[in-house]
Amino acid sequence: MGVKERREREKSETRDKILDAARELFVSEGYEGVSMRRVAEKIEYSPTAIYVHFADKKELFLELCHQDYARLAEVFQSSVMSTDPIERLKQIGMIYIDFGLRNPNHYKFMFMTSHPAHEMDEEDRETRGNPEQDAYAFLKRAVEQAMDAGRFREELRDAEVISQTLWASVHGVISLEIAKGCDAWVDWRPIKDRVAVMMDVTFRGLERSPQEGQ
Amino acid sequence: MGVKERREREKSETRDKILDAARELFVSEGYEGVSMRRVAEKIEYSPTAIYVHFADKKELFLELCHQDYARLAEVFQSSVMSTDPIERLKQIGMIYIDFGLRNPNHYKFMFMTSHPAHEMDEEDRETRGNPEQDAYAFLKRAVEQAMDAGRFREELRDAEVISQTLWASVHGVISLEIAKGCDAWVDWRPIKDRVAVMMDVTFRGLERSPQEGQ
DNA sequence: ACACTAACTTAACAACGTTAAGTAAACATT
DNA sequence: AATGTTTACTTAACGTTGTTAAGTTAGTGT
Repeated sequence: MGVKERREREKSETRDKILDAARELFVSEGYEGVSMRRVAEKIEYSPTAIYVHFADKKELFLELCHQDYARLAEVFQSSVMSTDPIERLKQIGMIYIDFGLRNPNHYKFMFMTSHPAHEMDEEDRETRGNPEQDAYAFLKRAVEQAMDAGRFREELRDAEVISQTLWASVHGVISLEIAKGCDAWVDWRPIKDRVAVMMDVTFRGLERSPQEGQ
Repeated sequence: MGVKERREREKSETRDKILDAARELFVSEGYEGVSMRRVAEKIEYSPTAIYVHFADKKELFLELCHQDYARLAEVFQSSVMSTDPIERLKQIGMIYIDFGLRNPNHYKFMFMTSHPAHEMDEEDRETRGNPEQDAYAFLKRAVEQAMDAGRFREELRDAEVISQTLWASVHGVISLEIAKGCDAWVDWRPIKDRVAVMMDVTFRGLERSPQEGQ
């Protein structure tokens, strides 16, 4: 038949146009700053045309962030080169920080806002836990490798809680910077310094000290 | 004269009524969930009456958070009892975490959202840096005490960057919990555990180890 | 030739933050 | 005592928002 396929392709093309327009606005204006009407205007469609492709505003921007989340995992995959497991974790941390500081609006929407009642579809179930598509899973695997290599203190036996602590460390620095970095109330040290100290402190707190045998 | 004073008192009474109504709604619905009209309805005034007392929605809720920020400093002041500087810091951390988890909507608005262009008025300038009213200043003073007592590693010489790192640690755990704690994507460990590990890791990373002389 | 599907438009709804204009009562001034 | 001024508040309205209901219109299947 082929005609059905063409129609589907055409539909997903306008879907992509919507996503691209939304992304561009979103990057500079953030979620609250972008209206459905402006997205529509940008691609010269009527505002309601978007609702053919996405249930509502949230779903549209959630799709955007879903893409970024997968891209982050890809960057992990392709950039984390070191064979030393602790070095790998540090690289993951730095890439994550770089992502957050470069894409503050995406970061805000992805990790600083709740999106309740987003039940998982089939695609999600495939993605989840897969280190190639799921950035958290990538982190967790690296934590497990470091743990297997006996690099963490003995008491720290749960890869999940270590991953979540590492995540919280970098997230703490980034999200404070994004939300309050321009606030003159606090005499902020340069973000680079805060990142460096946080990384140093966290890994010192996690790692088995050299003299302890494994 | 006295009449001027009475009028001022009356005005600040309705101002407080507005603040109380706003607080109650805000606690359960969050910033985006509360409208000026609902606040007005609650105190049986017209929506525009609020604008006599506050410039806009943001200023109203900023005032609310300003109150909470001062209250947090008071709780620090009255509850942090330990004489050991590291213990004091740990207590500060726990109180802060408790505050965030108990008041997620206030926490979101205070520390997970930007409020740009809020220039400081006279009252702000009094408050800032005063440990009795400024929670960050309280933290920083405790950090300085621990530093003076030689409790941190030698390399860590800047009280500001240590304060900011400590803040980021607890903020990381709390804000991830608030934003993503209900997200089934991650197999979250109990928040109590995550807090405990974060505190443990951070202080281990910061403290001078016992055998090192001061 | 005719019915159907589905992507898209037009028009409209209710709710939002906010402003302009008016009211009415308390106060100050002559 | 009469007049003007201040001020806390109301009514009405504006422009914008996300979203829905009701068309329209073109291409497809029969």
